Parts: sequence; C-alpha cells; structure tokens
Amino acid sequence: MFVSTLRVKWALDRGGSRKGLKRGRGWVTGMEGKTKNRAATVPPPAGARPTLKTIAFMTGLGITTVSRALKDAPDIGAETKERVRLVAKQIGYQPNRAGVRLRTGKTNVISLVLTLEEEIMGITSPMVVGITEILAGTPYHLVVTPYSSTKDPLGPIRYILDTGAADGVIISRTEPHDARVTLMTERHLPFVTHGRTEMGIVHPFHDFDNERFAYEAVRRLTECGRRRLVLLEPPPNLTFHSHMRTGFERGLKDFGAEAVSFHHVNIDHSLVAIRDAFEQLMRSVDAPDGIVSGSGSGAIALIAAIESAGKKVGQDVDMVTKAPSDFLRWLRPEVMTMYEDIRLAGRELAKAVIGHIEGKPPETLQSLSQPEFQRPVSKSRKV
Amino acid sequence: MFVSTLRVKWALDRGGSRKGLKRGRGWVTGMEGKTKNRAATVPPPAGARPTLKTIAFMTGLGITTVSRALKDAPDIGAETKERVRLVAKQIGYQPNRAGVRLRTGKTNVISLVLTLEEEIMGITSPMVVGITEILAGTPYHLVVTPYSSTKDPLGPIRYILDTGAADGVIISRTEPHDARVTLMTERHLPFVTHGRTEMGIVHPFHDFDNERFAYEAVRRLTECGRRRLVLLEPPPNLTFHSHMRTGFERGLKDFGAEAVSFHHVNIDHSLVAIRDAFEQLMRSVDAPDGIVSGSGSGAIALIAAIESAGKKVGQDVDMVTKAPSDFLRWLRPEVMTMYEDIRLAGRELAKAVIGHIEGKPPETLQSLSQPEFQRPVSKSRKV
DNA sequence: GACGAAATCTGTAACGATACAGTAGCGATG
DNA sequence: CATCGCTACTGTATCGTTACAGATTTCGTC
Repeated sequence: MFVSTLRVKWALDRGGSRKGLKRGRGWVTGMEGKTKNRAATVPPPAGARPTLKTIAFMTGLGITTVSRALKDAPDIGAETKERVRLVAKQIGYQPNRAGVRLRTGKTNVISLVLTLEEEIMGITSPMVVGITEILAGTPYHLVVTPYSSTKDPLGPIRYILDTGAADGVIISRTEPHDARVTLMTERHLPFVTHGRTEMGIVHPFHDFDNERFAYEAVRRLTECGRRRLVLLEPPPNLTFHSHMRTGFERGLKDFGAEAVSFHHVNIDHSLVAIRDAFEQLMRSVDAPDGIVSGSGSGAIALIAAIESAGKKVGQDVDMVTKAPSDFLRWLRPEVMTMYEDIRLAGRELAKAVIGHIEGKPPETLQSLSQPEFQRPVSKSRKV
Repeated sequence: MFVSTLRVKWALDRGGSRKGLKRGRGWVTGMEGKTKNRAATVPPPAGARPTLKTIAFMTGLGITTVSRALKDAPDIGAETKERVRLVAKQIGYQPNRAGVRLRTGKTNVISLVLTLEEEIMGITSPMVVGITEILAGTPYHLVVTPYSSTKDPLGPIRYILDTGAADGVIISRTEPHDARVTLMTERHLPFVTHGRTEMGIVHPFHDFDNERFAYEAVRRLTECGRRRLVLLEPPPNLTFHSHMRTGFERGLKDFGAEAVSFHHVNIDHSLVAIRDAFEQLMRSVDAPDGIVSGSGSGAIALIAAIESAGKKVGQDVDMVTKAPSDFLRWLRPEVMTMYEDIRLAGRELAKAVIGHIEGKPPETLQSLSQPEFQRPVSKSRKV
C-alpha cells in the first residue's frame, strides 16, 4: 500500500502520464513477499547521501531496476529510465565509489607514477594540471604514486597490480627496454608512457619529438655560423637519449658541422656538476661554439659555465635549449628556446590512458608533439 | 576435519607450541554448524589476491577473529594474534580499500585541492613530492582535485563532503575569511591550510613567515644603502598579502626607508603586465632604488622591466625576492633571494592533516617556516 | 484459449571488511 | 554444583553496487 501510494503521488506531482503505472508489479500484490529486502519500502534516513535505495524508494522501483535504468540497459522501459534519471538528477545522486569498486573492481583511478627525484625543475606541476584538465570531465580521480628511483622502479607498478589500485597508469622516464611496460602489458593493466620504448610492444605513448628538436637546433646553430657543436644529453638509459643523439648527428651531417664530445655529464646530474664539467670544456682548446641543451635547467648550468669561462652567449657561442617554462626567454633572451608543452603532454597522456582503458587500439593512442622555436618576449609598447 | 588437519600442520610447520590448539573451538565439533558462512572451510581461489578469508582458511580461524587479530583487539589471544600476523605477512595481505571504505567510510585518501591557475611557476611540483614523502609511510593515497579558480572555490570542498571522497584535505591560496575553512570546520572534515586565516577558528596550517621575509628584505636593502623601496605584493584577497605588507612597513619604519607606491599589479598578474607596469615606474621620477618581490616569477618580470628602462640590478637598484627554486641564484646572482622550501611545506602539510584526522588538537598542528637568505651558488674550484 | 516470446521488472547473492551480539569453555564463588 | 564472569572466539548483518537468474505481464500465434 505504502509503495503504491507513493508511486501515484510521485507520478501526479510531476504531472506525468500514468500509463506506466498500469502494469507495474506490486501495485496490488506488493506487500506479500518478504519485506526484508524490499528496499523501496523503507524510507531512507534524512540527511544521508542518496543511494540507489533512495531512488528506488522515491520511484517505487526495485534497486536493481534503478541501477540498470541509470546504465541505460536495454531491458528497462524508456519512461522508467526517464523517471529514474530525473529523480537521480534532482537529488544529486552520485554512485558510491567504494560500492562500485568492491563489486566490479573498477577503481576509477588513474595513477601517475613519479620518481621523487625527477622534480628538479618542476616538470610535474604543469603535467598534473594537464592530466586533471582531462579527468575533470570523467569519473576518474588522479592519484599520485611516488617512488624513489634509487630503488626498484617496478615497486609502484607491482603495488598497483597487487592491490588493484588503479584502472590505468601513467609513467615517465621511459627506457628502450622498460620492464614496467613489459609487466603492465603482460598483466593487461592499461597504461601510457611519456616517451617511447623499443621492444616491439605497441602501446600508448605521448612523446616530444626530441630527434626533431636536436635536428632543428643544429640547423639553427649552423645558420648562426656555428660549426663546433656540443650536446647536453639525457641520461643514456632513457629512450629519448638516442632520439636526441640521432637528431643531433643527422643535423651535423646535413648542415655540415662537427661534434664536440661531452659525455661526462647529462641532464640528470646536478647543476653544479654540469657547470664544472662544462666550464672545463669551455676553457679547453676544444671549446665548442654552439650548444644544444636537452633540458631547461641544464641550460642554466651551461650558461653559468660559459660565463665563468669568461665567454658570452650570443657572442662567443650560441645556444639552443629545450624549455618547459619561459623564464629563460625572459632572463636570457640571447638563448634560443624550443618550448616543450608539458601541460599538453599531460592532456595527451590522460586521453591516451582513458582510451586504453576503454579498449581503443593502442596504435591509435600514440602522439608526438613537434618542437617549435619560441619568439622572444614581446617588448613593451606602453612606454 | 579438513580445518583441523590444517591447523595442526601449520602449528607443526612453524614449530610453535600447540598449547593454543587445545581449547580451540571446532577442533572436534567444527563441521556441525551451517557451513554456508564458514569461510575458513572453503579454500580460496588460487591466483587471487589474499583477503581475510584466505587468512581465516589458512589459520583455521573465523574471519572476524582474523580481522580483530590484525587490529590488535584486546579480546584476541596473544598467540593467535602472532599466528595471524605471521600468515598475513607471509602471504602479503593488504586490506581491500574498497571493503574498508564501504564498511567504515574511511577512505585513506588525502585530497590536495589546487587551482588550475596557481601553477604558473610550478609551485605544485615540489609540494606534491613533499606530501607524498610523508604519505609513503602511511596507508594514505594522495588525490589531486583541481578547480578553476574563476569558478566557485567551494566546489571541490562540497564534492568531497558530498561524496565522502577523502579523509582529509589540503588547501592553499588561503584567505583571511575563508569560506572553505568555515565549511570544513562546520562539517568536521579534517583539513590543513597552506597559509593562515583570521577568523578566530583554530585550525591546522603551515605557512611561510612572509612578514619576516619582507622585514628582513627591507633590512638588507637598507644595509645596501637603499631608501626608496617598492613591494611587489600578493593579491589583496590572500592572507599573506597583509602579512607581507606589515613586514614591509615595519621594516621601513625600523630601518628608515620610504615606500614607493606600486599597487596596480600583484604577483597573480601576467609577467607581461607586471613588466609593463614596473617599467613605467622605473622610468618615472618616482623610481625606487630597492625592490622586494613576493614571488620568484614576479621577480623575472621586474628584472626585465628594470633592464628595459635601461637600469641595472645591483647598481641602480637592489632587489630581494622570495624564490621557490634556485634558477635566479644561477642566472641573476646579483638578485638576493630568500628560499621558500615548498617541499618542506608539503611535508608539514601532510603531517598536519594526518594529525588532524587522528584527532590531535589543531593548535599543535600549526607551523611557520622561517625565511633565510641564500648564499650565492658556489664557484667552481676545479679549474 | 493455451503457449511461447518479448518486454520489463524483480530479489538474491556476492564483492571484503567490520560492528555487534552472541557462544563455548573454564575457573572462581557461594 | 549451579551460577557468574572472564577469555577467546564466532556468525550474522551491513555498507552500495552489480551479475544473475528468475518473475510477471502482454501480445502474437496456432
């Protein structure tokens, strides 16, 4: 009786047609079954957060029906779906994540796996922003899972696999033969890499075209008349090390310049280490006249080294660097920069993992972002 | 029978005393009850992740007992606890987060609420690192919850309250009268603010001592003989705006200098806007000879302005700036910097929210970090 | 007008954990 | 020796959701 009354009330209140009621079950016989689990017969507590039960009570439907209606299942009537959706929206229903996760295993979590150490120049920040920009329109949350790169990089991956902590993973510092990629592929955990691999596994990635960057950098330097070029490269274990080297060497060949060897340090070393090593080079007879820097922070150390050696950028040497932010453009306009849009990378990575989770083919989830030279900061016109 | 056998086997295997077994229930009568819910009688599936059920099966105990043993409940025997802990550790048991969350409401999540816009100079990055450093030793995960500051800052807070998405919240860009603080306090949601409020509500916070920063900056500038000082301040709605102003003005008074008015722009404005405004000032007859910059990125724009106006830092003007990273020290050693350790802030904030969640009194969860002048980058000694 | 199929709705069990209300055994008490 | 209280353990119900296996009604078919 109670249920039926309520159904009619609702139907009347919203002025809807009563057609749907005619064949409702329980309309007359409703109170006969065990009332134990008849959720819709028990009014929900007042201040509590709405659940399927709440909607079931309000609509007079069963919990299952409500669940299926919200999923747009084919065995639910069109009008019922409409009614359920309306009520759900009205009371601001949001599925309980714990309930869903427990039942289905779906976490609605994307995990961003970071080394605590890769934060030197704050690359993470815009990346997180980019990722969240995309996730904002989805049910996904972003969980940051750090690890100490001095330890096992597989640690966080294993944790996620063992505990089912995420539906998808974003990793960076990708290596040509990356054990994390192998593991996640084997275990069918959707992921995307920032950077590419060379294992013959087709997987989603986003990458900056470092080969092109180095190639264009060399072109530009030779256009400035520079012939003896040096490259501050990424650490050799990362994939983009070879990309950058390849571009650099192809550039040397195509534009007619020669390489000055400089392998003692790479962009992972401390600024002090880079400066000291490079200062030595700049003071030697082998000193280069053109520099390609694989990282913005590395460029800072190089500039310091050049100046310590009593030389000047834009005069004794020219320099092109990759830059994820634009303070160099402001402080050292004589340095030529190619902007690496990390925020964009974040967006692309997020889209790719979600695509992977949704089962899109990996080869459609790969993107490469093209470097472009930045123009100098515009001069003020006011004064 | 099965159960009992297993229990003995276990006890023998690890060479433990059998005392505890003598009075075990179910030792003889075990198979009599309804076996339906006797979890321990059903072997767990092979490859699956271990649950309480798994441990219950292996130890021959009930699920409840295992649960309570792992919680070190007082009504569980010491030897049983030991046994359970051992097995749990052996098989790498980790409680299912969804199960706990659904039953208890505890999410084990800390939410970092960010504006998408506050990322200009990548302050987030080291902060995330600091937070995760602390969370690594706890069951907490870090979820990043962004919002567009152009919209309702209460949005994410309401979301967390409505959906019970987190056990604790970290917010920044704190205002003197901050609606988020009021709301979370009312609703008893543990939180911590990066920055202080002025509402008479005692709550956990971590803050940089911006008053002291500005005061010491003025001291230093006057020591350099500067007398006409300007302050690039935070936006007026944030609490640390007044802190910094107060320190600045107290410094002017104590050290005998005068303020040059400069309120058109603040550190939230674009670099271009700051530069244009400041260039105008530098070209006017009112030009200051000492500058205090409330942000590192702001300082970049100020430097550009100074140079556009044909002047030179360390010569025509001196400058002190707050700096969250050290590229200024490298690129503009003539600028004096006070380091703001954002990573430390992250650590302090994380400790404070957790403390708040654990019920520690808020007044014990407040900290202020003291600014210190940085020494210049050490010169290379190698060459 | 019986029968099957289609359409639409339903209850039950389960995911893993915990709160709660027990129960069995045992020694002490009167 | 009945009873009480204590220790150490237990099963049941529940959190919110969904998979699954029915139910019930309607309608077309023979």
